[in-house]
Amino acid sequence: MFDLPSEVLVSKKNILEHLARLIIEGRLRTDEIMPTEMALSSHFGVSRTMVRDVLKTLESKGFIERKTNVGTRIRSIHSWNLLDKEVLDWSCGALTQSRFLLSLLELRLIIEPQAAALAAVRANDVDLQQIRAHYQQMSDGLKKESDPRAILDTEADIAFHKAIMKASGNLFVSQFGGAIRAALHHTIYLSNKATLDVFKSLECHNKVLEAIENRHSEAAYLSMAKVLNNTITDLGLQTTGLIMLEGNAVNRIGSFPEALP
Amino acid sequence: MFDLPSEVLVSKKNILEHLARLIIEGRLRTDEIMPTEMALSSHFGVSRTMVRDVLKTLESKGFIERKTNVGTRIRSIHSWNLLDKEVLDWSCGALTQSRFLLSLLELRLIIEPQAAALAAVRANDVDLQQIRAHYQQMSDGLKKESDPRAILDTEADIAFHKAIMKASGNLFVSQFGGAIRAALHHTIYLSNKATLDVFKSLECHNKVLEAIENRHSEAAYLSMAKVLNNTITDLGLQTTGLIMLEGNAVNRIGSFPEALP
DNA sequence: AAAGTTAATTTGTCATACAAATTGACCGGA
DNA sequence: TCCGGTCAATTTGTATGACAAATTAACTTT
Repeated sequence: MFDLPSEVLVSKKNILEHLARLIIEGRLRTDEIMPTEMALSSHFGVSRTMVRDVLKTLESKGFIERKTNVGTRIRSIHSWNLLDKEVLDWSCGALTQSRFLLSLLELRLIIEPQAAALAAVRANDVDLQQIRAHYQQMSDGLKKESDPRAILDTEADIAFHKAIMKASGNLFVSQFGGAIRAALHHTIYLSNKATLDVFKSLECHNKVLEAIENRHSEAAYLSMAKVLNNTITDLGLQTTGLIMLEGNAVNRIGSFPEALP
Repeated sequence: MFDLPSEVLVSKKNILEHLARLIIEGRLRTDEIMPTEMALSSHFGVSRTMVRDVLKTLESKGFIERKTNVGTRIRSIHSWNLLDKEVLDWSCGALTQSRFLLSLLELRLIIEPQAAALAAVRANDVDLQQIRAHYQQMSDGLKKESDPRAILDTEADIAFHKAIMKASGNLFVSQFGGAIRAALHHTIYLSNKATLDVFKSLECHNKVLEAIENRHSEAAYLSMAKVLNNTITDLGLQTTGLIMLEGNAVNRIGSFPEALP
């Protein structure tokens, strides 16, 4: 069970990733006790120092808890640092399960429209310049391709959203860059099947940009919400329960699968 | 500069906290290079192993970056894991600076009303039971004290808010428990000067509870926003730029100090 | 049966040595 | 003068072996 796939070489990064996946995929279950450091050391053929280093990283991600003479115990998902960039990367398998991805998109729907609204009020000239530059990059990448099945420049897209969060002037809001990156990458990954209308998407991004430049925070809020809702519907998903400003309408109550364990 | 205060004993925890504070308080500035592991080791009189352990923790918090033959470089505040529980604890000094606290309260204002709205839709019986239990604990603690200057049971308050976030059924929303704890503790800390009306606060909490129990998500959203706005105004602060549902009104644009560096 | 004692196990810390990577100085030549 | 490469020094990264500290579990004594 702890064996590394034979094709990967034994290195710190690989061991870390391997153990992380075992936990994320549930092959190591909550409250289970992992082998001792010595056992892992000899199993992987590396020093105990390195094993401890890996375990310390897993600990910092909230995956495990260590106690003298007890061992390293797997912690429940509620303790995991889900917003950590690496954790999200390792969770890509789980992200294909729509409930996980939906939770992530829901978080974006909570944060980003507000971030856009704040940016409309607080962005300084440099912020505006950067947001526009990233939009331009998205737009340019799309014009070159005459292919109707063209796709948006993911990195530019991510940078656009991150720049807005930065322009919100709220230090804590900026912490979600990693979440956005993961969500977008897996949206792209899944959008092979989905029929993403990239030109509509680009137009929505443009509206966000203009709203922020015009210091119109409500419009910024609304258009950002539209951008995200487009993504959600394009993936065939549906969010319910959030209170969103839509004109004066409200996104109402609906059914939802019950919470994860 | 790296000297520990003479009264504290040399231990891993103390060294970690000491270095963290040096960074947070800006005594170690961005891009500055810290002493080598060897130097720190001999300075504190501990082994290099322990120093490396501490540095690894600081690295996981986003405080530093390590490179071979370059040393450990201090990273900018934008890389810090501000939502980490310990990071927030260490930042208590900075929290008294109102801009930092305001950012934190602003984040709560973004997340928690939506969490309450979601909880109204998705909470199961166990969730409801726990939320009510924590409210009860807050209420009981207040009844015993006939002192008009009574204060709310902080732990119960925190537990109440965390329970709601858990009931939101969104894994990512639950990640903000640490943020709430820090914000509340420092609100309490500052509220010696502020004139907190605890009975009004309790009543607002009650409205949140009832709204969730009655599955009324808009009411849950609005009353949670009220709870937080009370705190903000009690502290003599003011938020601007967020788009909040207030009946049908909107919290409009206003001035705000420009973003942190 | 209960309380205290001892032994075993596991993580935590220490000391030392060497490996790997990066920098910067030095040197040679066009 | 500038460019390129080589080499040495520095700093973090990994390995090894030993012991400390803490906690559990078994055992002994009352």
